[in-house]
Amino acid sequence: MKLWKSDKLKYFLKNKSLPSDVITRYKKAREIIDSGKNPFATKFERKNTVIEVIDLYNHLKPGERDDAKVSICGRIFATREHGKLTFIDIRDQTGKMQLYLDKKILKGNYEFYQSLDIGDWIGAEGNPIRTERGELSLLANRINLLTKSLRPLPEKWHGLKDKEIRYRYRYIDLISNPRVKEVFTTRSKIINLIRQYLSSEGFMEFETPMLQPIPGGATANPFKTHLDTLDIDLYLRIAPELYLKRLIIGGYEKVFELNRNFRNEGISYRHNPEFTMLEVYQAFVDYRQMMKLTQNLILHIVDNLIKDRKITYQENEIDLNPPWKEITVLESIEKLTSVKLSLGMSRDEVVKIADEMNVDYDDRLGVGGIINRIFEKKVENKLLQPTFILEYPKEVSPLARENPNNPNLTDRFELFIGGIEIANAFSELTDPLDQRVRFEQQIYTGEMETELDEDFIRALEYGMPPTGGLGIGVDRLVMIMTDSPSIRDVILFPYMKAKKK
RNA sequence: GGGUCGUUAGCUCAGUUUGGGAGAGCAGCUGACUCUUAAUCAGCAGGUCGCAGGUUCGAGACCUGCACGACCCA
Repeated sequence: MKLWKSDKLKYFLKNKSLPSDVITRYKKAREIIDSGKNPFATKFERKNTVIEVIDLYNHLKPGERDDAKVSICGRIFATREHGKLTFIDIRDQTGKMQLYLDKKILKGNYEFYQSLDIGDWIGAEGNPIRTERGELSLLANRINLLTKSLRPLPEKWHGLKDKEIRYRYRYIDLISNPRVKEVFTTRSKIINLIRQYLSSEGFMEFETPMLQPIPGGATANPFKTHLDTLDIDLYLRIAPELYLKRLIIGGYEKVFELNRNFRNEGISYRHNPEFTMLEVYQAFVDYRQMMKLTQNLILHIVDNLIKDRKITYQENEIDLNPPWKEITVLESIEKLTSVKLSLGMSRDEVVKIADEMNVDYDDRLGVGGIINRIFEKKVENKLLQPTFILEYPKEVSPLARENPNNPNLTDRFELFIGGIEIANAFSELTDPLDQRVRFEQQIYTGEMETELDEDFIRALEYGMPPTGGLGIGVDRLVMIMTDSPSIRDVILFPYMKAKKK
């Protein structure tokens, strides 16, 4: 506390051009120190959470008081002074409780307690009481200031609306907007339910490299970084896929990884540079089994979380009751745009149709790639009800096994809900020679900018059993489950440009 | 990358139409009040109007550029 009594405080307050409210609070803290108290306490022996007090004493009738001593902690978020009475609302993680301060009871301490600010953390001890107006409260006989808050919180009624402040200073958002806290609580539960379900199905979770010499397992621009001690470039992973497959080759039969991927690409309502991905691999099964797993996993989450398989996403009713629709890429295009395409068409024919439909495409793309673009642009966001899309062109599926009946297709599906891609899965390609050619193709077309991953091919040469693989975009799943319009609403600290001073 | 909109007190927002005095509510400070809960009442204080330039006798407002954000498009 010496610091607070030194000139440091004076200089700080003078040179920082702080809002007047902040200066007032710094001075208050200083006065508290001068009076021999510590505005930054080390701990408080809490006997009860707010919800416990409510559960135990909710039976009290208006005006009735219990002699039991309870103590709770929390942050002050409203105060109402009323002469020789003061009402203080505090909140802990479990709920809110009103403190009832009576000058007759608190005597000399009343003024100090009354001077506490919105935002302060306190511990309070007293008796449960229901006020005459009917609110279960704590009739305080002692209050400890735990941490002095030196900045004012957003307005109590309108809350914090400015999205920039909400995302940049998420802690204020969490304090100010209860709904935001609910969303992230739900997110945490979803993560937990995913692990719980996969674990109960016999899957094991592993961590594979985030720093990779050759980024693979997806088509995306990687972030580049550098390992100083060896003076070599490394990449942040764009997917864990190639490493998890090595685990299958190594003899694990059911594996998964739930963690961050990094893609150096656009930022939008469904893209953040770092995002959370679930990848699952199971030996001896094909993509059909992955479909069942996907559906069961999502229903496990829904049934344990929302307990209603009919949900609303952005004003659209979505029915998650199985069976979920199955339709091929080409069928879905025909159904939703009335344009009939086939992989047997010439590139010129497909190009002409894409141009007519106003769909842009990279010149390096072939028939399959352009058809996929048409699907992405014209179909995806219309797939509101849970829908498995099947029969993806081989050209856009470099890690998926070729369909035995049609060499232009792969045994792959994607799941869409609410118009957003949630899952992507396929029967994994196990043929090392085929995999080599596919990688070469990707490098040749410029789709993949790094070298061929010889080490992965070598692993395949040792033999990977037939395997089903699945990826789920966890942030997007959380968006659907929490009716959030943007990925920024389900990522606690979404990427924001640094503000220039 | 393009388009549209936004940035005014700690927070939520007026003020921009038609250029001239920077405002309200909440929060803060002072005072009154023994059942309030968006408490109430009286008073006070709080501003680099995002930043930089320009037009003008005069700019929060008009013009240009930039920063950050939101939404849409790519």
